[in-house]
Amino acid sequence: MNSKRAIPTLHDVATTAGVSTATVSRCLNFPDRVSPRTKDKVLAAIEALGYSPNFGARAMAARRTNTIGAIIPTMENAIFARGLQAFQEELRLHGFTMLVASTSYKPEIEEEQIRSLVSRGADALLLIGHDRRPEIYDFLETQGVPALVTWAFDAASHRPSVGFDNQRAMQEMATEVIKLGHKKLALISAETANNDRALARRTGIYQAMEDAGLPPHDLQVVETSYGIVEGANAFGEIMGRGQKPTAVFCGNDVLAVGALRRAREMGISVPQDVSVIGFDDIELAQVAYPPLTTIHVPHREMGQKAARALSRLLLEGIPLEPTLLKTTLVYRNTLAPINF
Amino acid sequence: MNSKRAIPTLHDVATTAGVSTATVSRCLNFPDRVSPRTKDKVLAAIEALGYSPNFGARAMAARRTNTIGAIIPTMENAIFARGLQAFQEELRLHGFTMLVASTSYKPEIEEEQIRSLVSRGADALLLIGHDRRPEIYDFLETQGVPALVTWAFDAASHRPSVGFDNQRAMQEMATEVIKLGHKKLALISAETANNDRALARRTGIYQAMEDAGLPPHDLQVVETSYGIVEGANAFGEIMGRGQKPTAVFCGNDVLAVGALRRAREMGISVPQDVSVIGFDDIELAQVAYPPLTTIHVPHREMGQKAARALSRLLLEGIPLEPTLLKTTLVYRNTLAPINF
DNA sequence: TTTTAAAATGCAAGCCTTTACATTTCTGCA
DNA sequence: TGCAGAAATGTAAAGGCTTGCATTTTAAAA
Repeated sequence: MNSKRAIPTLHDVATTAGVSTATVSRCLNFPDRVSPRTKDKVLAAIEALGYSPNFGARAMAARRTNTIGAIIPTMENAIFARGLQAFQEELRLHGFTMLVASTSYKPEIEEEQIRSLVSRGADALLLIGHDRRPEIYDFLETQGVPALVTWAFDAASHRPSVGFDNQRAMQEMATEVIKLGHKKLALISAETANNDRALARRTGIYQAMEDAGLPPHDLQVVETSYGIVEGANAFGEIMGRGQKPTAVFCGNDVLAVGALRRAREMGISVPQDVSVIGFDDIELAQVAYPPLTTIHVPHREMGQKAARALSRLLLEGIPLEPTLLKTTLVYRNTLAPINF
Repeated sequence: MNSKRAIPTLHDVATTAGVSTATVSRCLNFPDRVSPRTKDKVLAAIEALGYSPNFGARAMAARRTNTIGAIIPTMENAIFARGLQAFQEELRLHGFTMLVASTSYKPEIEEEQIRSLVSRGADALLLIGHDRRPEIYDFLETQGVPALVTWAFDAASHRPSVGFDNQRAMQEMATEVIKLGHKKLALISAETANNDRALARRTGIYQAMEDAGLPPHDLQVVETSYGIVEGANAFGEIMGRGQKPTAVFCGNDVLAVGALRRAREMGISVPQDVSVIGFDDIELAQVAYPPLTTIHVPHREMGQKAARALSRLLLEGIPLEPTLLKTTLVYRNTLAPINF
């Protein structure tokens, strides 16, 4: 049977082309070090045999893979898509390939994915947020795999990161919201348990409240997992309680869109009856109705800078440097001053 | 330096545990074939050393990777996310890992990704749609990598697929739309050049028109790449022309949401002034305002069945079988009968 | 106990590529 | 034409793991 024919190897190509395996290898990796005539022969043989290099063997012999792993919480919504896209594009410019894995926001799965990507020979890793067991960082060190944290920035941490200040971003927004007269607030947050970003965002609101002299219990907090439906339910819960807030912060745009939807279903107008504020400024925020007031995160810039930092480290040995990016407040149509 | 210490290998583990490498290997791959006492020693050694198996070496020695590659057009929006998520979950149940790659709808990039995944040792591949050069199928055959096509179903093709009938789905919807009195139609389509699904969807509309005695030129077609902004622009273009349609079909929900947005900006009410119809029924469709009338595709079922088929093939040698899934029409608020 | 089969373990070959080093072939110049 | 040095090519080892087969240990049966 045709299908029983063995898969062609470098050796087969060499034999067919009448050269040594070393030459074929060089032909693939350093085309300039090979005479044009030889190159033609080799390429012809490769074509004829349908040869494809064995990545595993290659990785083992070369002791690197030109692959960088990215581990994100989820691919289900667009939150990480844009940044990752930019990351990948930039990586490609430097000759690296990206491998993605997702964790569903579960630390165990993240660990598993980290091991898996390391196992697969990732030359470096991109991780979201700082929060994880120290053993993991130890493991990465043992394995000699550098990791860059993104989507967060913590001046206190000695781990390098390319990100933004989640707390400050939220604090700025909260300060503005309070200035507009809002005193009763709510937050639909992601679970803060293993999520330093969610925690920082919440802290940002508390900080703004404190600065404005508002007592902390004027902020109702509901934690939920990310998702439109989850956002809707959380919003319903908040608005069904006794003390109704006039402004609802959301841990991200996806939750906010869910909130908007439920508001519509409940006959609550936004922003007349209640203001809704998102976080991230993904495409969804513009499409939402009404268009969502949110905090813009420079996703593309973040991905690009992360990729650049990692390439430089791997290619030129330039150490990773902490990089702080700026977020901006985007006013669209879901935030209004309070009516007296 | 700590970081200079060599990465631990199977051999190191064996030495530390005082057994042979074969035993360590078995400990990892067939825990049952090893005595409990030995297993404990080995696991302790692994833990102590921070050992992680080298995937490349493993793949080379075992001649399989338990990895299945999935190549999708884009990760930027949710179109493929749901199906892929289900695919991955099901795969995991059978002990396989998924590797994703995206192509930006470019055939060259798709080829590159196919080669890359094959190179990386994917035991099988999941591909979207049938349309690609025969050389690629030849290559896959040479390499002994089975491929399953999804998101499309073509009874005429001898390539196995798990998907739905794009043409028939769109035709059903178009028939309904025409029944509601719509005669002047438009379609915002993806580029049909390398996209059999987009082509089939368009054909479906033409077919419905023909059945209803409508001339083909009553359908205005605009091709564009997928994206909210692109959808908005296409809609603007269509509504800016002389002959305004009363119903606008969209190649997918993302384009439809873009259309909805532009309609709002142009002061055109949906569905009073014009009906808008999506395709896919992703979460976005429910969140859109007004909620989008669209065609529901059983994404999760598709992903799950594809995974199951591939696992069965790889694990038990059961050949892939063509599987046709059903789509359904979802009536929400963007389709209305024509006003006389 | 001894015997025998089963279970556990070890040995060593083989998987495919890269690369340091050795060797051969060119090239240009005296 | 001969030679030095550069360019091209070849040789062979190494890289980490799995697995068929051989050997040892263990458990069960006699």
